Amino acid sequence: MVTIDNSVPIEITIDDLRLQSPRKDKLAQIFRELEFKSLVDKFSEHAELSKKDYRLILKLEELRSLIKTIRKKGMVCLDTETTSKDYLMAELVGISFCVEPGIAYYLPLGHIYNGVNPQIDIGDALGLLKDILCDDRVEKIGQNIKYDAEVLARYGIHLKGMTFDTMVASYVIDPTLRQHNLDYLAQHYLSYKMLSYEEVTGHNKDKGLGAVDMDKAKEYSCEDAEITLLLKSILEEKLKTTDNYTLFQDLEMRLIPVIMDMEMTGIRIDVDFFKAMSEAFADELSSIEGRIIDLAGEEFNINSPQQLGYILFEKLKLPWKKKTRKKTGYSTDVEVLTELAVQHEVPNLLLRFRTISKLKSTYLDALVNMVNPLTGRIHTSYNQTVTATGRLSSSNPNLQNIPIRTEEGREIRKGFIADEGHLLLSADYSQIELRVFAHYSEDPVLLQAFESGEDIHTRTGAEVFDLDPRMVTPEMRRMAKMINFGIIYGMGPIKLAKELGIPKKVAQAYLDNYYERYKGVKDLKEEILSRVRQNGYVTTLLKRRRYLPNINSDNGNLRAEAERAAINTPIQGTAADLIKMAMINIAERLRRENLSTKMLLQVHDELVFEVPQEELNSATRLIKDEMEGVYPLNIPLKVDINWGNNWGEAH
DNA sequence: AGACTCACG
DNA sequence: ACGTACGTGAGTCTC
Repeated sequence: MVTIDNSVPIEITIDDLRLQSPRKDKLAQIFRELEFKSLVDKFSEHAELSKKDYRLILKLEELRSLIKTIRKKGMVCLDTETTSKDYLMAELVGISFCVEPGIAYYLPLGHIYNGVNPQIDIGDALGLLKDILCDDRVEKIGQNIKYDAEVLARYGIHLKGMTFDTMVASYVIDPTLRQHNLDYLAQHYLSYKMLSYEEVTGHNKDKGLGAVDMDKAKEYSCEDAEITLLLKSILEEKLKTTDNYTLFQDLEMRLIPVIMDMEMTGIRIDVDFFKAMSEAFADELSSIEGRIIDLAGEEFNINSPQQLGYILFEKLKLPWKKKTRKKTGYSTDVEVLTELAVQHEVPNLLLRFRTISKLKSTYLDALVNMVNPLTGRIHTSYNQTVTATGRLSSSNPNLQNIPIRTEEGREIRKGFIADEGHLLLSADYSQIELRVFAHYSEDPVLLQAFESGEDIHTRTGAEVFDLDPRMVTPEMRRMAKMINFGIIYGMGPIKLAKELGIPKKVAQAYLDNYYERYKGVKDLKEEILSRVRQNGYVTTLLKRRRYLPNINSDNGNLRAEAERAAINTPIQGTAADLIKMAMINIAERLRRENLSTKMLLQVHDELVFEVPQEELNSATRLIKDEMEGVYPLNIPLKVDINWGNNWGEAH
């Protein structure tokens, strides 16, 4: 039942709406959320927010007194206001502080408008604040505190004692919550609607908070700090009830400064190399384009899937294989084009065009534009609160999807270079997900294969095709590799048949063979599924949770999706737990042993370092030991290390 | 803003 | 009848 306003309740059952299954499930979910929300609205209390004793700090004396209060409390919730969301460009506009609900302080530092009150000089203010900000005995609480710490670091303030990030806490409690931003969390956990940025800045939106009257900015900023503090106590309790406090405190919070250093260090690229490669690609693209348009007999935009569909399937009358996902047109993806390439030259040229065009625009041109003028390096952002499984993600630019699978793509990695006197070192976990899988399954054949250092795909080939490992051909190994990954992802016989180009029945036989030989795998899958059906969530090695509300859905498709995610998440998520732990330990040891080696990148199962040449031996040993020994499992973890002058050579 | 395509683990 | 393997981010086109 859904009630709108306080008027007559309208009773609608979902079945009245005659919707298709997937939509029906989605709607059911929205209905559940609405009902839940109205309950929260009814019962939640937020009396403390009505006090709103927010004070401006304009005099040195006031700041000194605030600092005393903070030191006495040993804790402060803070929020910086800046001119940009990008920490590399952001300039400080002000900082708000809150040590107890109801009272907060706003320290304006960069407000510029006609008739502005005199503010404390930013150098003087930071000089005084350093005492508490750089002291880890004073706990710092914040929402996405990595950002504040990065901005402050650019002002020479190295924030210490970051113990509670509400965004990260929310993510640990439920990684698939819609959003983890402050507005959403305030609404979700406190039923409180925050002042919006637009409301505060009004028509000055583009000029930023610095152009806003500081009394108004105070209301906005202090509210952020206060709400964050209120959220902290709620989230702290939740972390304990979900048995996730250790994961939060000892892993995710300790990872923040590590990630921060990686982002701020950045990685050097060879701009001239990228520019030259881009020009070569531009030439090739225009030549391919000319030939395609010649063969098509008319001008059209090759980058438009719509126009391309018309040319291929209506003008040239090539047989179309499938429609696009939303059925808005013909699919022209790589799978379709590869099939068509045997009977016509245009699809063949298109494949080449697509590859080159992708590499040029997404990597070569984009990366050159993202070199920071001050550092001369590329600085990515690692997001710690995005993925459903516990992995990091990388953006602006994404450095976790730099090409490697094709020859031209691999070339791009040569443009990521080490600084003078340094080498790039790459350390990657070998087969980490399969090893984690072996660990959980305790399957004797899998355990033995990893214990003895056998090639795991060859071993699987030997099992599935019932041969001596020495008789497994490269083709068989390729198929076995596909099966191994397919198992982790929950692939069915239809997809396997398609991928391997074999009849469905044969694919089914391979899978049957697999489960027959690896008994532990079948048991593990069943155990995971029975647990998730009961609990509604799956967990990783470090107790990270992922809820799967569709696991008992009436809709078969949604249920199957949830089941595959349930199988995959403990594997992918445990691998993520392990590498995060290793990152913390490596950073700690590099510092303790006074090495200048810098961790630069994380690519899910790989870490990239910039190593002074003379540290190569000690760094290699340290990194390998920490990664392989991060957490004893039922199988050994193996790390491959390579180095060179660039990322291409380090692979 | 959504759709399509494609880069990675 | 149709789709059918997990997890991401970005460039481009289209509306």
